[in-house]
Amino acid sequence: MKRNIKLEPRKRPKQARSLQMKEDILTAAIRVLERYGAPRFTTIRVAEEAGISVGSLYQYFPNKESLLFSLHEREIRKSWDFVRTILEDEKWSAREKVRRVTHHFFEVESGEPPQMRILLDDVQSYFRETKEHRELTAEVGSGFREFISKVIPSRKNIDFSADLLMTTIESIGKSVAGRGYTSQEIRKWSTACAEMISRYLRIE
Amino acid sequence: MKRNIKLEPRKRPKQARSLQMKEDILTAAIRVLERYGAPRFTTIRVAEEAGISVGSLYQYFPNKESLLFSLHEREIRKSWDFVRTILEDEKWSAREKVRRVTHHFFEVESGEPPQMRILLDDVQSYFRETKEHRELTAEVGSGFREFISKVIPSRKNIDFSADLLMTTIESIGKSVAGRGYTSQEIRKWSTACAEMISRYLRIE
Amino acid sequence: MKRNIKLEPRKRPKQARSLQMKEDILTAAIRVLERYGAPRFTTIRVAEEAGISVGSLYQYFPNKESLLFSLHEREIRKSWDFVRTILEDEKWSAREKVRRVTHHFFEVESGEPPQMRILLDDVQSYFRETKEHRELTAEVGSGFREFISKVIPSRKNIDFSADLLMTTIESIGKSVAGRGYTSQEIRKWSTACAEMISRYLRIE
Amino acid sequence: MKRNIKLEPRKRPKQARSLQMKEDILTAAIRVLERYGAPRFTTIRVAEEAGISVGSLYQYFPNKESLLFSLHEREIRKSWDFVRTILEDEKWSAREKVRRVTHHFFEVESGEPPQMRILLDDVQSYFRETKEHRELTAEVGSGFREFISKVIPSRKNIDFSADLLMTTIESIGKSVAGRGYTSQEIRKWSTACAEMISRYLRIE
DNA sequence: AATGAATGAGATTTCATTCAT
DNA sequence: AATGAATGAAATCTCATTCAT
Repeated sequence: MKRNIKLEPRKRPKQARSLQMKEDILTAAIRVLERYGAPRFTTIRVAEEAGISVGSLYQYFPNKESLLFSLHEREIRKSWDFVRTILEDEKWSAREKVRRVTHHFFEVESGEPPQMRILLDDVQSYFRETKEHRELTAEVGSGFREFISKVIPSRKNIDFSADLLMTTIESIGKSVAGRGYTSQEIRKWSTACAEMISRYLRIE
Repeated sequence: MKRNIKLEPRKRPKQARSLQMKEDILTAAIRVLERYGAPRFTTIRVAEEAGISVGSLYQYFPNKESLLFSLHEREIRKSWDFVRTILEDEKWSAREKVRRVTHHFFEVESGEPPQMRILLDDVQSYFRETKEHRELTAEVGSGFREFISKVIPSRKNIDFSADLLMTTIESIGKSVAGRGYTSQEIRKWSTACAEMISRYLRIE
Repeated sequence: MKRNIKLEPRKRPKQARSLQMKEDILTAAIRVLERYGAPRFTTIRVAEEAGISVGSLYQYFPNKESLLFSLHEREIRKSWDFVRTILEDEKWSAREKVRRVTHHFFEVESGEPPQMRILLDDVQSYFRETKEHRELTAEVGSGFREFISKVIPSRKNIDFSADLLMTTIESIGKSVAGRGYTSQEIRKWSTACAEMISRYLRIE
Repeated sequence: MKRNIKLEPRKRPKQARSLQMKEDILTAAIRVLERYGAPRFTTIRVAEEAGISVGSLYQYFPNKESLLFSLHEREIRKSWDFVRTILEDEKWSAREKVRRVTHHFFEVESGEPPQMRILLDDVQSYFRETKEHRELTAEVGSGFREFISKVIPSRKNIDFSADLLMTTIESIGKSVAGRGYTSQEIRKWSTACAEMISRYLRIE
């Protein structure tokens, strides 16, 4: 007789379980956002959607802002993980990399519930000055700087160029995302945007 | 001696006072936004800041949304009035016009409380479909299209080019505005941005 | 040559003008009630409807309650004036008088905006104890008592019988009024009601 | 030994507590009505009177109207439950039943705060069209119709007769209730009223 | 650890009444 | 006398957060 055979570790370490719970809550948060919109994005609704009680939610996120912060962070990290794999992939030319990164960005932004940006902007001010946010930004920034430093000859202005590249892609992407374009139109915009910034930075 | 001869139409004091009051309230609203931030932007605080009672505020703006709408409209109209004078001025080359418009935009955006965007995005949905808003947008758009159609040879893609020009300036401007740059840094960004879009659209 | 012959007094006494104004305001009040319903029955709206300013309205009625009181009083008096002419008319039998009074009541109640009763009930408590209200009630009551004392032989119970007659007609009338009946149905109810009370009081 | 066998359904304590809370709130609502009158019947006051916070009140009744609706429903149901037991009881003659029902009605109405009617009329429009209200009305109506069909010979006009019976009792009862009579006077009125309607409908 | 009822400050909006013009 | 802008208390309802169970 088989007993006590568990395919999963008998005791998932607490931290791992906690992380999984956090993930689940964040996923629920996004669904709430999509379904109810920013003004009705309440902690109780997120808890319900995640299938837990508000009290429990507050064990994982000490307040609403920390939930929003994590949401924001996760979105950035997800995007950045993708961007990094593209930038590091040797298979494509630099220009092709820019094109692909841009396209990805435009698509992700368009896919997100448009309410997301409002909500996240809403809390940006709170965490723009946190250590964690700076670290995240720094990581993304240094990735772009490394990329830039490899593909353009000029030694100077690397920081500015990287920043311009990121900013252009991200901000135009966000702006276009809110317009309800078809995916064909989105592609047109992302192509133009990638072309524009590549030419300006002489990325070949 | 001439008496009672008025070259100007007799200003109906009531209407004038009412308009002035509306202006004052909008100005107060911006101050509240700067001082308290979007989540604490409440009608009572705006009234206090304007030195009137809530009741009075509601005589000029029937609800919070209409206040936000007017705020938004005023900002756009102010910017657009300036942009138009630049685009129509024969004194400058096309490229110089782009440079100036871009610079103006970056400065205005930087001057505004960064919370503004959040708040305004919040109500955009309400007035994206109003006649007034469509008229305003159309006016701005056609101004840019006219400019573009004069300065680039290609007959096709005028609409897209004009849209790209506006979007690039506006969205990068907004993004940069939130960063607390010095006016020198802002100038560097606006110059780069103007250059980038001008080259791409072959505006000379 | 006839001159200065005026059918109206040259100078309407102030009191008369004031009374006319009061009438106009009350008429406006009823229109507001019909148009906006009880919860949006506001002093400003009544003033607007009467074509005067709120300030002026407050010169004729020192507060909202006094306006409602007058409204109530006028309605009662109007009804009572009609009822009296019927009760005093020698042309009909007692039973016919009851029938006519009842029918009139049911029709008037049905004709009134149904909101009226709510509003008026709302202030009844305020003026149930005023001298004026008691006088009015007494006048109506004594009219009915006089009628009753003529038509029923029994000397005792005149007060109670008169009260029962009035109450039955009025309260059933009000209840039926709120049901949206056709005028045919109303007639059926008023006939039954008149018959019922007449038989009970042995009014022939 | 039998264990865990329960003859009664396990009462879900939550639901029971919730129902009790609703009852408590309704009782508090009536007290507020008595003490403050209709125009000062506010959600906060009801919550205070019930010894809870506004927030809690809104967990049990999603808005003021639903509170009023429940108040109304409870009163009707309470009355109707009593009326039914009388109408169904074989112990009394039909005429005695009418007498008792009438008397009960007059007493209940007199016991209620007179403001109740105002408040409830105020929201009647909202729930006159709800399923629950129609069901309740239908139940009461069919009870009376059944009673009438048993006690009067004539096959026709049963619906109208039942309606007249109910309306007379209810509306005269309400009217008399507001007058601050002693219980002796109330009895006199209810007796007269019962007699009047019984004779008219030939209920023996 | 988990639950979710309870809290109550705070947001928007209305409206009777006043009073400077 | 007439006006109507201004007032601000008060009403309804929401929601982040706590804490007894």
